[in-house]
Amino acid sequence: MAKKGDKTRQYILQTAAGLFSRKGFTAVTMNDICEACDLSRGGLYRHFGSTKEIFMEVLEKDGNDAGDSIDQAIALNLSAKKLLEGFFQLQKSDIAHSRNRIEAAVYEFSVACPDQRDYLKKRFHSIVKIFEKLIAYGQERGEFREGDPKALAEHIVVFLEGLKLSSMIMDFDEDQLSKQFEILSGKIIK
Amino acid sequence: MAKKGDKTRQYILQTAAGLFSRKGFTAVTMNDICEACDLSRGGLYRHFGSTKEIFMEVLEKDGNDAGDSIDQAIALNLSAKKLLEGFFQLQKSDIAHSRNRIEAAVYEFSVACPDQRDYLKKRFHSIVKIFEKLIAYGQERGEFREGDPKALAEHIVVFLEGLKLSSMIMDFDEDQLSKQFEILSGKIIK
Amino acid sequence: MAKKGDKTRQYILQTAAGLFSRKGFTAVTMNDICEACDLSRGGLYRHFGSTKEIFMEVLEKDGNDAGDSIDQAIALNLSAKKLLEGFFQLQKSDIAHSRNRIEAAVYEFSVACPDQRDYLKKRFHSIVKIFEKLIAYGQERGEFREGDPKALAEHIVVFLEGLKLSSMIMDFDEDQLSKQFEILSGKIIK
Amino acid sequence: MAKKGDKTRQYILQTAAGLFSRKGFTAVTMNDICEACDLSRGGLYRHFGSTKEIFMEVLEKDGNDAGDSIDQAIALNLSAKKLLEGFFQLQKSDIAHSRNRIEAAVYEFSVACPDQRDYLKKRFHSIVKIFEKLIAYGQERGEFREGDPKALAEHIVVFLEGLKLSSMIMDFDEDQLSKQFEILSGKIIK
DNA sequence: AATGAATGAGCCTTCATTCAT
DNA sequence: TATGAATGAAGGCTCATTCAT
Repeated sequence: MAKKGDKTRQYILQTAAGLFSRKGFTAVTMNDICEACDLSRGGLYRHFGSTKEIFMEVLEKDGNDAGDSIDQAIALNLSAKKLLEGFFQLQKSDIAHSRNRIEAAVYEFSVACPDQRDYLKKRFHSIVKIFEKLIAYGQERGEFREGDPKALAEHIVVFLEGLKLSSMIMDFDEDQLSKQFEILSGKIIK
Repeated sequence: MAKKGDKTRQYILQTAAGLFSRKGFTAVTMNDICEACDLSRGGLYRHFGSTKEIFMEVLEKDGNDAGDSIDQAIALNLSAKKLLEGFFQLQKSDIAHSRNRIEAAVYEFSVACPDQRDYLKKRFHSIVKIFEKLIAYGQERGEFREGDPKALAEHIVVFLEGLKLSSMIMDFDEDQLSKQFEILSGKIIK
Repeated sequence: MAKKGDKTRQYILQTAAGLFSRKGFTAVTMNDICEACDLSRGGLYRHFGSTKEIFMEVLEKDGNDAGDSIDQAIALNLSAKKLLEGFFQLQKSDIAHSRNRIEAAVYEFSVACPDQRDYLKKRFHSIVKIFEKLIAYGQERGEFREGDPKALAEHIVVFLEGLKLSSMIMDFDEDQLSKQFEILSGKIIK
Repeated sequence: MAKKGDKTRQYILQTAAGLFSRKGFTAVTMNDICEACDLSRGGLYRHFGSTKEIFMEVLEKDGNDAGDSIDQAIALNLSAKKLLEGFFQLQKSDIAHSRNRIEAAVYEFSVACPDQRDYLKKRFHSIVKIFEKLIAYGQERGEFREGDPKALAEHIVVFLEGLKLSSMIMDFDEDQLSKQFEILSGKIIK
């Protein structure tokens, strides 16, 4: 039985996620979130004590989405190549349409709340782990080039991070993005 | 003929650069800079009107350093491979020692001051241009693999951006960094 | 016939009394009382509308305890000297063990709610009255020195007030307290 | 050379002292002080960071006044009796005219800022010390009754504390106050 | 050029209080 | 009766910015 407070909570998280994506971490104030949610100050504080708290829950929610699909695909013995290409396609689309732009906020957050860096580190690791698994799987199937799976996974994650952030400034067009993903794929897929 | 005001100005820029690297853009206040420079509010305002102004000059200074050396190297007909590897070595060292960490601040700045995004775009372009020139030069000399020089240059810049930012969270060790640069080099150098 | 609401009411008063003793009047919020009583906001407001209301009831309860015993003692023709010394003994014990420290809160309350000063005045008077009766009784029995009973009663009350308050800062030891009560007794008991 | 800031500082302390006397410690906000001083928030914060800070400086100033005169009087071999009676006269006047009513605030402060209790303890001790010296002096001159000077000094201080606080509620008239001081004197002066 | 006093706006946070359930 | 969500006001604090000196 979902109570009313729970709905408000989810609504706040969702609305705040949008704000963080657009304005980064530091620039978003509790006030901004109040207004965006059409909630009074006290009402917001009923649920969250700080932007830091909200941001961390947003990250949490955000992180829980990926990963599972890879496991499923491996279980179904699907093509690693198609899997990776499909994922890149999604990323390309996100970047081209300025979706999921919370990455920059993460770096701000890491500077603003150094005490939470361990959490971010863990988050980074878990994302790398997912790619590592995929790459090992692709190498087993003979679809991917040889190479240290962990290093390659890190390479992908680091590059995507860079691409997401650069795109905040650069407005890459479809063609540019495609070329970038081609170069990246070239290092992995045979 | 350097006046006293100019010396103060340079001192402010240098001190502020350190602050931005450590605390990001938004978190640095005029007050912080005053204290770090041991200057009164009025004294600082005589030279700069806002953190935005200071940040942009810091970027300006930062950007003017590279580029020239490439031109010189090309003029001297030096090895493109050695040049690129030397540059990567420098970057690796910077990252390993947490130097020049102003990248995250740049993204904050791009969100905080959207009116200056054109400037950042130009800055990005000019950095890409430098690598483009180097890659074309390396391809001419037969040291580098074939491929669209602009896309490859962008790839390098984007990846470096990602690596600098990720390293804020991840504390990569020497070995990890070396592997990453190897993978990157693999697509460029024969 | 005690209803359930009455029990809650008494529990709130008792818990709040402890809070006021420890934190003073102003610093105690309805929230504090809610938490201390493990009650929701709405639940508390059903019983009391403000800390002021609660505080006044606490005072009321606190004041109703003394007095009666004096009347009884006089009726039984007991020794006034023993009565006074016994009372002082109790006070000394309270002070030494930091019990009943609501005095400071009373002064805060008198400033915070000037409209209730009449009530406090009446309370003070009624306490004085008790001592006045005791002193007159002791003088009649020839156990106490001569002197204006009202002034002597006020002296006792004022001094005790001072001692309770000073002890909040001073941590008097048993010996110090004994000496103080001796000096006080010296002016009353023969 | 007294700068402008210094004058403001003194003005704030003086104005705040009045507020604390009238409203106690907790009830006085930085806002109140701003308004009373006709100063902006930022302007006040330029000089003091909290009401706690201001209150402590007020106490400091307040405490520095007494004491010296006693030493001088002793040096001049004046009458201890006259000295004490003169002091009591002053206190009586202060109380009758509701002057120097910062005592209640002190107890609030001791509850609100337990970390500063040591300071208050020291303050109490130093006041006791002054009376101790005076009493010993009076006993030497044969003007005062025998008795432990320290205990008698504490008795005076404790009683005065009680009288000042009680008078906040009771509005003692001249006659009542005189009687109280007579009783107190009776324990000390022959 | 430089100082530091002062302003006013804005954010953070907490509280008393109300209200639908 | 009791719960807990929500409001709005108020206080604490900091900041960019201006200004007299």
